[in-house]
Amino acid sequence: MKNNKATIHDISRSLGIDSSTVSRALNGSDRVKDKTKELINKKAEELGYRKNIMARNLRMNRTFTIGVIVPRIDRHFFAKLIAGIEETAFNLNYEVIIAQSLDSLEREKKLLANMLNNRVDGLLISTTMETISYDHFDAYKDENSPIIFVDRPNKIGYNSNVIINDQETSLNATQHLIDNGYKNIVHFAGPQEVDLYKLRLAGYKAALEKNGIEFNEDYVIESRLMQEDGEKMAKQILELPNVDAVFAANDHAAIGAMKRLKEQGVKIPEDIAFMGFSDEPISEYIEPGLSTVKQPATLMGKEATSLLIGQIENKSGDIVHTKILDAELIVRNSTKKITA
Amino acid sequence: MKNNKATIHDISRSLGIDSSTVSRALNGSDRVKDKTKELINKKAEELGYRKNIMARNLRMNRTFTIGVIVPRIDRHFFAKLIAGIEETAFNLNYEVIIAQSLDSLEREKKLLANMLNNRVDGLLISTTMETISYDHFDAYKDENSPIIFVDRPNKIGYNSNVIINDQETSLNATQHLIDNGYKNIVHFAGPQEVDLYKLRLAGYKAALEKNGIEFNEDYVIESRLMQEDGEKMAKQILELPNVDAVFAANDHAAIGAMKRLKEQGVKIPEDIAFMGFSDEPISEYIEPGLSTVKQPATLMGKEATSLLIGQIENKSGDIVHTKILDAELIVRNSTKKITA
DNA sequence: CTGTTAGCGCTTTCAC
DNA sequence: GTGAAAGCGCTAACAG
Repeated sequence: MKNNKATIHDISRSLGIDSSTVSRALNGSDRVKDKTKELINKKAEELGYRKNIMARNLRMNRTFTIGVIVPRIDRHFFAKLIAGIEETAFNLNYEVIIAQSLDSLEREKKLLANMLNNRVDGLLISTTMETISYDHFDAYKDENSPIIFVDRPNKIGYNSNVIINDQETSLNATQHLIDNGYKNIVHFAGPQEVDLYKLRLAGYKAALEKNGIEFNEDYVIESRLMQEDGEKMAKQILELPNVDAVFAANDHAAIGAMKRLKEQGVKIPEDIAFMGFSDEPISEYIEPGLSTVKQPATLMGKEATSLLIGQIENKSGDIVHTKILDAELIVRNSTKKITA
Repeated sequence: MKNNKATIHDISRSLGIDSSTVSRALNGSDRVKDKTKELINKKAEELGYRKNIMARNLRMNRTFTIGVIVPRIDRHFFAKLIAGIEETAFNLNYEVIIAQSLDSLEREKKLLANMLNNRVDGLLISTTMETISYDHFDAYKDENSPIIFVDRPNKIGYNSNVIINDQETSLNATQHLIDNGYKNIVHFAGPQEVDLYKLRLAGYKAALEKNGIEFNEDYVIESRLMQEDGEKMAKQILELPNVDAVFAANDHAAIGAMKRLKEQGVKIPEDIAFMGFSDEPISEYIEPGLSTVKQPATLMGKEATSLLIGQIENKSGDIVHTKILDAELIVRNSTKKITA
């Protein structure tokens, strides 16, 4: 049991060199003679010295740690996102501490306070769907700790966003259906309080307009994006006349709807073409007829992280910056693979 | 810009109460008069005081943080595992810092050093498949920081393991095939350097023996668990006479094999029954004929975390402890759902 | 119940 | 190129 208590002072003492010099040497300062450095490094190794990060943190008032808050770690999109975050953070020598809000606003607030307490150098967050107001982020204005909203953007003034181009992507996806001869396209919409679902609806509308197809309000079915919602939606579709395609803003409900339709003997995709935003890999398998719009989750994580660390490390100037990435349109039963 | 610099000394000064008392009050010590506490708490709020965790960490020589190292965060099993870890850690007021080894031993070593440097109070790790020797964990012997191996157990003396009962589970799974009339069962084995795959093979053998079925070496096909391996395996199966079922130690190769077999016009599951360990949800969809053995990933995360924090918080006595959880046998095309 | 005192291990002026 | 000295903000004996 070495107890691993070697400090710079132990090195200092056993070498007769002041601890400040030891500190400098260990940090690679060029204000220390190479010979001395060598000596110090050797002794450090010999004593099994390991820098006490806690002391450094306190002294430097930084943690070299970024915080990440997502609704659920085990949702595929977020797992991918976090994988990207970790990779970039690792490369830039940052640690990442993660937490999940479980889609609860109350918990999000608590986690936010935790992160502040833990003095993370910056924060990446994907807010819950319950998060409509942003008062709880106000505390951040008083910190000099940057914050970036990923996937779920917002417009409070002091933060950055990393998102995909929802509207254009939706337009392209809908256009793809139209190009393939579909005209009566139902849109499975998400909750319209959430910006991104508003944009996806807007993209859908824009595509119709562009192609001279009349917009029909009845063809927009809004839901809370649960698989269970899909059942209801399936029923609604079957009651609508002439529906030949569906464009879904999210795959959860779409999967539910497809299951249900299948049970009712409606053949997919022969009868109805599906196209949807999709993060879970299962949707690629459950129904080959579902073409998908895929968010580049890992890339988003990487981009967000390097943006964040950039902001951390040069804390001057204008912080606000929104990064918009392209989503990928993956078309089934075809070799086409279009980038929006 | 409040700059948020309030310390206990600010509270102390503006109240004429010593900072040690302030500290005690803020920590809810019962050695402070309620009246004083109230005063202090009010003032703290007023000043926007937030405890400086870095100072506490340095002073207490603890971080209330656990480290997690997994091969890949975005592999479904690990995402689930981490979700469980985070939940329990949150409940017990610990932070969790994560890192992924990307299945590289070299990187695992680096991460391990990082974690030590960051003075995590304990560590949860699922080692890479390359991790055959455990020398790099030796540094831990000198710490008083517990370490728990999850899913990938090992036998070094100073650590705990949280695993499933691989052998018994494999026995049950194979038994299920036998019960359904299958006799010529191929085993897709994992790399036999890895303990758990050895155990799964052993379980398979045990089931055969128990049922008086002769073990046939040719029926064991070992692979590195890549989907690409599946192709090769598919070919091998087709060359074997009389194969009527497959029991796979891991779904990656199994999925590859099934795809391949399908392409060759071999109907599944009509012709060959599949059963496999499976962590990815896609396997539930890609082929309904694949019955699966499912590891309780989230539960494993929870159990491992509370075990770890237990060890952290009462650092005396015997640390070593192995927790064995039950896996679930999920049988397709049937309502049966057996717990191993 | 409250105050005094010391110090965790590092970084960082400021001298020389 | 190196040393002296101070201090980050907290907790924890120890006293009283």
